[in-house]
Amino acid sequence: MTQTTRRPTRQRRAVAEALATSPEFHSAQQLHAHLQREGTKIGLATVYRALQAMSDDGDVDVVRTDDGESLYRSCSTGHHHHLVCRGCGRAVEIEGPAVERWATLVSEEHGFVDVEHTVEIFGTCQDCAD
Amino acid sequence: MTQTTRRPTRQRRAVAEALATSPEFHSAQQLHAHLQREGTKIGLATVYRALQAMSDDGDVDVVRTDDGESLYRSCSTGHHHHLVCRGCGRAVEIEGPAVERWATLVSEEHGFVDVEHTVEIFGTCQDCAD
DNA sequence: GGCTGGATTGACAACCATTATCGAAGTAGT
DNA sequence: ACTACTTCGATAATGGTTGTCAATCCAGCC
Repeated sequence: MTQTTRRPTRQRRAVAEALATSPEFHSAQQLHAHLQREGTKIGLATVYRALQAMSDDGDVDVVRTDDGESLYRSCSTGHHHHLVCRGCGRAVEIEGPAVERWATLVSEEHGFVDVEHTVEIFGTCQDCAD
Repeated sequence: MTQTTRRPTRQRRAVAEALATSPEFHSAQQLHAHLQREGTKIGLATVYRALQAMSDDGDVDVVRTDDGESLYRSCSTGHHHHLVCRGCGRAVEIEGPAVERWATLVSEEHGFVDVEHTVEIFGTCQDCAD
């Protein structure tokens, strides 16, 4: 991947901070709008670049909605999945060692290598259920 | 939803047949190109419409790639997941009762209702690994 | 301080899968 | 054949995302 030097610029810090202060998933466009509102001068392309860089480094989780939009969320390191509320976007990080084992096992059984898996659970949380 | 009458036209049958004769995931564009090559006169928009209708009826499975493309595949009825090859698109239908139970359990624990989950495993199959 | 080269930015255009539009054509039921 | 309605398809529009490239910033060095 030719890990070039990555400079912590004002813009990148702004994006990282915006993500860090919210437990919900947000789109790149939402983040961009939010930052502009806060007075941060930053271009849309830069937001995308920052998010992609963070995603490559494993610092954020990415989820794709049904309509093809990418949503980002700050991520405590380590492999995990999400239980996401359709209503408010709130997400709970979940783990399932058994699922991990199962995925690996099934893949091997069929001779697949270099496997990745995605597990996302979507639902409506208690607050949004009323 | 107003389920209107759905007419089995030449075009819709062509799409359904093209899907039925292949165990792989294909994009709408691939299907369109393939049908044209076969001599079937069909518009791109129609392919999309047909796929969407079949998807609504639960006759095909849909998977979204990392770059936001939708892939379609004929579907034996019932709930299941997929082990998909990144190289050739070949897919193996897999089941994991334990995963289903786990998903339900986790959702309930956090008070989520009306839950759905997606589990997809991507890898490289033996033939494509060389 | 001032130089210099590479990383970074941002305004804007390009991309591309998908969706909407709308007049034309097909199809069931009478 | 008539009619009412669905479906088709060429094309334009949509919209999130990525590419372009000149201007700008920054770190290290003189």
